[in-house]
Order: sequence, then C-alpha cells, then structure tokens
Amino acid sequence: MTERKVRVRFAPSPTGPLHIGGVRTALYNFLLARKLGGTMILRIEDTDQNRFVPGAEAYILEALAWCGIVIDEGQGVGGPHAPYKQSERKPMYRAYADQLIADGFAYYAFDTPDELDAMRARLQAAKVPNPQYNSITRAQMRNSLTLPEDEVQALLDAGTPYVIRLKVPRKEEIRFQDMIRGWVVVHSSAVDDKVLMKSDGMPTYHLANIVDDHLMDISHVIRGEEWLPSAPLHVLLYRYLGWESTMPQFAHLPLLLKPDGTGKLSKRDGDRLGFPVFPLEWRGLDADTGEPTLSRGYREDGYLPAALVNFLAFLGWNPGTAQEIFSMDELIQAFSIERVSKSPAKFDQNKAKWFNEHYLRAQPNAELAPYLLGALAEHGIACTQAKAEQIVGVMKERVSFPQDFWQEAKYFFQAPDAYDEQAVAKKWNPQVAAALAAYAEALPGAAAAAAEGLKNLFNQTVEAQGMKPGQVLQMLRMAVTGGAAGPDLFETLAILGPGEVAQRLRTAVATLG
RNA sequence: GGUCCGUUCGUCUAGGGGUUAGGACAGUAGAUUUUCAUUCUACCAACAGGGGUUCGAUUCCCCUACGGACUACCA
Repeated sequence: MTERKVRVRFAPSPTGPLHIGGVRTALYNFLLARKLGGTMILRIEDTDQNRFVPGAEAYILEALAWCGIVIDEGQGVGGPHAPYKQSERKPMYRAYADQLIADGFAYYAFDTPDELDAMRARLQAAKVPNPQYNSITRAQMRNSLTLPEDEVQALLDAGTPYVIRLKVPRKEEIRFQDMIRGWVVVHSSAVDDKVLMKSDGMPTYHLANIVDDHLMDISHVIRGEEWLPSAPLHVLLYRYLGWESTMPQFAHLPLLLKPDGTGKLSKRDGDRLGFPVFPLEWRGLDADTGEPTLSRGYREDGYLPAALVNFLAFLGWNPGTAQEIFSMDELIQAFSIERVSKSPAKFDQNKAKWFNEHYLRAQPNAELAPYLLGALAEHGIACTQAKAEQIVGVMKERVSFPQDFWQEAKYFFQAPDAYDEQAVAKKWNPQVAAALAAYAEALPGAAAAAAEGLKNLFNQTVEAQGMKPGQVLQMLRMAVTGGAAGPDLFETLAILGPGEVAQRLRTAVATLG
C-alpha cells in the first residue's frame, strides 16, 4: 500500500447540540490525526434544510474547542477545500449525479410521495420481507428506467419534480474492510436504490458525503456504528464514480448506550437519569411543543474538559495497560484504532465523576480559584486571589465539582448562623465553653497566625484549663464553621485569621452558653 | 419482519486453546485522620446457552438466545 497523507474528518449535522457520542467520534478522529501526523477536518453536513437548527454550528465549534479538539482545516478555520459547509457546496454535487446517470449507475425517478407510500403498502400487504425501492420494484415505478426516453425528457422539460436514485445491482456481493470489524459483507439485494439528489436540488447525505470525502482527499472515515448499514452503499458510490482506488479506510465506532436498560444514549436519558449528554449547556426549543428547553452540559455541571476527554476516550478504547489517567498528549501517543472495541459501551456516571475528582485534585490552585471567585462575586463577597487559592487548596480534596467550593467553603466568608445540633448535644458542655472562651482570649496575642502556631496555642490553652485537646477540638470546629466536618481544622483557622476566629468563638459561647 | 453488528465481574475493560481469568469505577470491611473527605489495605464480583474441533476451550467454528443499529426525498 502506498503511503498516503492522513486526513480525517468530523462531519456533524447542525441539527442540534453535539451529542456526547459525537464528541467521542470527533475525539477519536482527532487522536488518530495527531498520532499519524495527519490533518483534522471539520465539515458541516447540512443538506437537510428542514432540520437546520440555529446556533447548532456555533455550538459544535465551541464544544470542540472546549474539549481541546483542534480543527486544522474546515468550517471555522478555512482551508484549501473551502467551503466546508455542504449547503455552500451545493452546486458541486449535481455534476457527479449527472455523471452517474450518464454512466448508467443512476436514474431519474418521478414518483410522488403518495406513489411511494402506495408501493410500500402494496409490498407490505404482499408480505414482502423488506419493502424497498430496489432492482425489483423499480420496474413498476415511474422512472427513467421504465419510461420511454422521450417521455422522460418531456417530464424533465416540464419541470416535473424528480429525484436521482442509485441503480443498485440485483445480485452482487459488496465487501469492504472495516478497521475495527474486519471484513463486512453485504449482498446488494439488501441495499435499496437510495436517493442521491433530492427534489429540492440538494444532495442527500450519501452523495454529498462521498463526493466531499473524495474531493477533500479523506484517508480515514471514522464514524459511529449507525453508519455501518449504509457503508456498502458508499462503497458502491466510490466504485461507480471511479474513485475506488482512493476510497478511504472505514472504522465504525461502537455506540454509546444508556446507563440503564438498553438502547442508544439519548438526550432524554440525561434528563431522566440526571446527568448531561451534551458537552455544553444548550438552550433550544422542544420539537413538539415549541417550549424553550434547557439541556445540561458537562461544562456547566463542573466537569473539567480534561476529565471528560479522558473518560470519553476510555469508552470504547483502552491502551492495554493499567494506566487510566491520560492527558490529551498521552492519548495521542497511545491511541490506535486497532484497540477500539467492537462492542457498545454503557455510559457510567460514576466513572465520569471519578475522573473529574482526579483532575480536580491535580489542578493547580491558581486555576481552581476562579471558580470560587466567580461564586463569591455572585454573592457580592470580595476575596483576593491569594485567599481563594488557599481555600480551594484545602477544599479540593473533598469536592467532586468546582461549584461545590462555594457551598463547602461558605464559612470562610460568613460566620455560621446555626450549629450542628447533634454535635452540640453530644459534646458541648460548660468546660468546653470555658476552654473555647480562653482560646478566644489568647488568640489575638498569637505570635504566629500559621496553622502550627494556632495549634500549639490551642493545646496550651486547653491544657491550662485542665482538659485534653481531643475533648474540645470538635467543638472548636463547630463553633467556627457551624459544622462537624471539614478540612484540617488549624489550616482552616489560619485562613480565617485569629481575630475572626476569636470573634466566632465568643459568639458561639454566648449563644450556646 | 429483513439485513448487518455485537455478547468477559453491576459498569468500563485486559487476556487468550492449558491463567488462582488481571485492572479500574461502584459496593463492602479495615487502617490512617480530632471529624468528614483524601490516602492505603483487603473483600465482593464475570467468560450468555447448546453443539462441535481438540488431549484440553472462556478463547477457534456452527446454532440458539439476548442486545443494538439500520430499514426516509434524516443525517
């Protein structure tokens, strides 16, 4: 096999927000391109004007960028094969359909929707196992294969609506090699005479896809398994167009399934099970009611892009080693299509969360601080970058998502307005109160405001009161934070500062007696 | 219904004709921690079923079951 430049493409339809499965497809394309020193192309497949959704294209671009999937060429970045949007390439497709007709591989069909329905109904009534427009049934339909030439011409001249269909042979074995599944063989009798050009003059996905992949010199087609059934049709198109020698290699990715039960993961599953199926939040309109809808996004739910990417990469692929944590660069190094599994993967929120916790803990405080700062700003609370970094530093071991910072770290900014009743009932008593009061008095004079100094001072003060630190510690935390659990207590006190701590202790002692 | 694809712990998966079938997530228990969390340790848990081939099959082949995708002038 001759060496060929690796050029892969991700070709979504702008019919709505990009599904998480689509993100994975894009990711695998990107990984392969980078791994092999190739080019990653983004093409927008918007041949169905009825399903166009405003904002979907911008969403796709933003989602990919957020994930760190870089587009080398295509929509949004340009390149030698522009335009990269099929609606803008419309004039290019017709010539290929004409070529197919001229070569006897395609034909005009004038059947109306009603006639097509009637045909299917007839076939179904006759218990034909697979009703379709094909090598047999086309003989009874109104097309350029059955109609006299002059009549066809007359219909064309009269502007009668028509489509162009592929003339699929009656008996032929169509085979191709899939990089993931090996040889796939389909008999042509199972393939119908697919519409290539619609009556509105737009190509269908099938024609546009093959023409563009050829024109853009695509070397590998990596797409979801839902395309496997139409791959034989695509092979036929490459052959009839005379492009078989440069036909890309196919890889059909296993599907992403619902976490429970069975079936393809869908938007509704996310709503039902309470996790996002989209990378970014999406505001759309309900297809049935037209009501505005809001779909959650991984970004808004607090997932770090690196965590999502790592998680997604492992849904259907693994390196064959024990390593599970991979940066994008490491994924590029380790990735190979051969190690993509054949079987579909169920979506596991627990694993996604675990990845996120891992990346959160590995993230530098300086990069985490903005999350807390943002929430503080919303509540009108001022805070320095340095203090926010300190807080997220002690908090990040105990949260799953950045937005948890505010909820968990509230007490750094607001004195508790209530105390954990159970803890109070169990451990609060006059001696404890006295010890805490003594600590409050000693605090302002603390030589060092660092955790270590505060701890020593606490131990000395409590022991001077004739008690053991362990008897008072829990109540110290409770008096200062209101709760019974949290990060290292003296680190917490250090961040708060001796003055604030003393103040809160006095309040607690006054309140609880 | 038809065509195609698939099937290892609850989940993601490794493995592969002879293995105590490995790892991770989740779950459980313990250690550490003033507490919670982290961390560490241990435990729990799988080759869909039936036929072949073979000295031997979870691994190769066939059948069945189950699951999925597709079956539009949607992609």
